[in-house]
Amino acid sequence: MHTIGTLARRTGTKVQTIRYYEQIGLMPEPGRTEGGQRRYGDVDLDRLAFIRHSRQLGFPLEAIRELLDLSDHPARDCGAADSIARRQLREVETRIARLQALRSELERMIGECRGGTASECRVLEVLRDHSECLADDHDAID
Amino acid sequence: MHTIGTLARRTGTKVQTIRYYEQIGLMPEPGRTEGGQRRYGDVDLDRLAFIRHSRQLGFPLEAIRELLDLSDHPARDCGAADSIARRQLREVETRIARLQALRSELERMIGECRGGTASECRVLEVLRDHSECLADDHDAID
DNA sequence: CTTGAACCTATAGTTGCTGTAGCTCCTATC
DNA sequence: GATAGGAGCTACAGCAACTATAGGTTCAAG
Ligand SMILES: [Zn+2]
Ligand SMILES: [Zn+2]
Ligand SMILES: [Zn+2]
Ligand SMILES: [Zn+2]
Repeated sequence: MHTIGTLARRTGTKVQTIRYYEQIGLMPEPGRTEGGQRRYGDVDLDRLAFIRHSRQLGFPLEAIRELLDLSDHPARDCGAADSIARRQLREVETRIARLQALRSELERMIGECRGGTASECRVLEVLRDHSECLADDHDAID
Repeated sequence: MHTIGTLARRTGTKVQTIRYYEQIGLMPEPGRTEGGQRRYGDVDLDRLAFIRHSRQLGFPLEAIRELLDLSDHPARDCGAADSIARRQLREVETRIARLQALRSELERMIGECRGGTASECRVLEVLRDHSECLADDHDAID
């Protein structure tokens, strides 16, 4: 039996985060001591580790919910798991592409600035006027 | 004189977002009609465009606040603007590196799965056990 | 003068936590 | 058995940067 603090330490999670996962139904309601403190089993530890590892790979909680559900039903087809992972990969790829575009714009505007006053600053000029950019769009924010 | 809707349309911003910027002091309180509706001038349009463009380049609102302040004081030294931009560039580079690491892990786990049941799924196995990963850490989440 | 699109305020919800206040409990030491 | 203090408890506020909704008012065209 583990306390919530032990689970936290063993998985690198904050205690409040574990309670939050319980609140949103990602972690089960564990047993309690007479005094009302949570006590977890090894199954819970594994589940939390699964959640945390999935988060580290960038999966949103809703995706993790589905992945846990599949993991809880070993006889089901894994197609759903794979498609969630592929969706996540596409998401990551999109974000990389967008960030790479931002990186070049930032590099360029920083590289062009020769210092001096704010009125001469290329950084500020570019921010004022998107037509100074090479990209014709930097669509989605974040 | 422009309505809030015109500003929104011309800068690709939601009306509520403009009011939000006013609330947090990024946009000034504009004049109002007799009936209480906001009316903006061209200066306001430029300012909003500056904010939006900066957001598209990923600058957080607090950084934009400083950039606007510099832009409002043309005689100041532009060093601060440049260092904000360099900080943003470093941030973007960090995120790219992290996402590239995630991309390889995702590609690998997807590539290894041969289908079948959830119990045989490599995707789920990797999520259950980080030692299946090549990276020994995927530290920061998001 | 009427209609309806656009405006107004205020508040709650989003995602995934994190921090705080003000308690109570558990356990080690004496 | 008493006590101290680390760990646990609930409940709620806050973060970033919006977005959405409800329920009302104003503006401008016809
Ligand atoms: Zn400069
Ligand atoms: Zn641009
Ligand atoms: Zn699979
Ligand atoms: Zn891993």
